[in-house]
Amino acid sequence: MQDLIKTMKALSDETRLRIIRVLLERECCVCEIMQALDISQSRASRNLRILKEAGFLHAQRDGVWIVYSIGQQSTNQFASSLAKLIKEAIISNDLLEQDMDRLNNAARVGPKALQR
Amino acid sequence: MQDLIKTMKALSDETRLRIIRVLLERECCVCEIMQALDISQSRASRNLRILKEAGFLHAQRDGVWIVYSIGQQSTNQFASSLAKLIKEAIISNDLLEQDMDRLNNAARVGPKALQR
DNA sequence: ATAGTATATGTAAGTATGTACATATGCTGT
DNA sequence: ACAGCATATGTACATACTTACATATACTAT
Repeated sequence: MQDLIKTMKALSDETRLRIIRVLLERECCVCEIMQALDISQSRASRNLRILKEAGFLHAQRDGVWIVYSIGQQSTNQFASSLAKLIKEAIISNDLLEQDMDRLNNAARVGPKALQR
Repeated sequence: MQDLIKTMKALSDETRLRIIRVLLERECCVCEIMQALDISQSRASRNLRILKEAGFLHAQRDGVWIVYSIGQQSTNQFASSLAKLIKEAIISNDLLEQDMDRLNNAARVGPKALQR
């Protein structure tokens, strides 16, 4: 019961739905999520954690970066069915379009380099 | 986007998941929900409202009572797909078993009569 | 080993959410 | 029309969420 609630809560937030939309496009490291959504590093990190603990995301280190992806192995059954539903239910809007634009210009450049 | 968030939030609460579980068993008026979950009248009413506004429930007057039901007409497409997923994802536990027991003993008796 | 960087997290503040109590609303049935 | 009851809602309060800022952690690459 509590697991189910945790799963639904994970999808009850705009920031996290935006992250899911972006990750449906392609896998990203934390700094790419920061750039795509134009949000702070701690905000990106915390929300990725929540989605991961709910079983939606998979995290894998690649050199200096930790790459998050969706819908691969390691996601639980319910979460993956839910992810499919969400994919169809998310209607594109201005905010999501902007996220996609910024995602296209995003690169694996960390917060340190970005602040210059 | 906001509609989607509202829908997910509606399912992010234990009381409301219990209500859904009960209504999957049979339709109920507010006072029967009160009895099944052993909760206050205002709590039952408010949570039913949230589920209804999210598109999960249908309300219909029957004499003095307002009967809530799930999965009939008037629920939106996404909500009904989601309701099916939830039905499979809800694992029975002590709390839900108690709800079912109380539901079996519940009758269409309003708060006024119950408090005696 | 160490310096440097990406990512995670402690803390505090603002905001939203859930509930109880009391009261209002609206329908029914006479 | 009115009395009575089921249901809805205003208000206040306690709890939980989300975020920014600052700092800690952990891994890499030399």
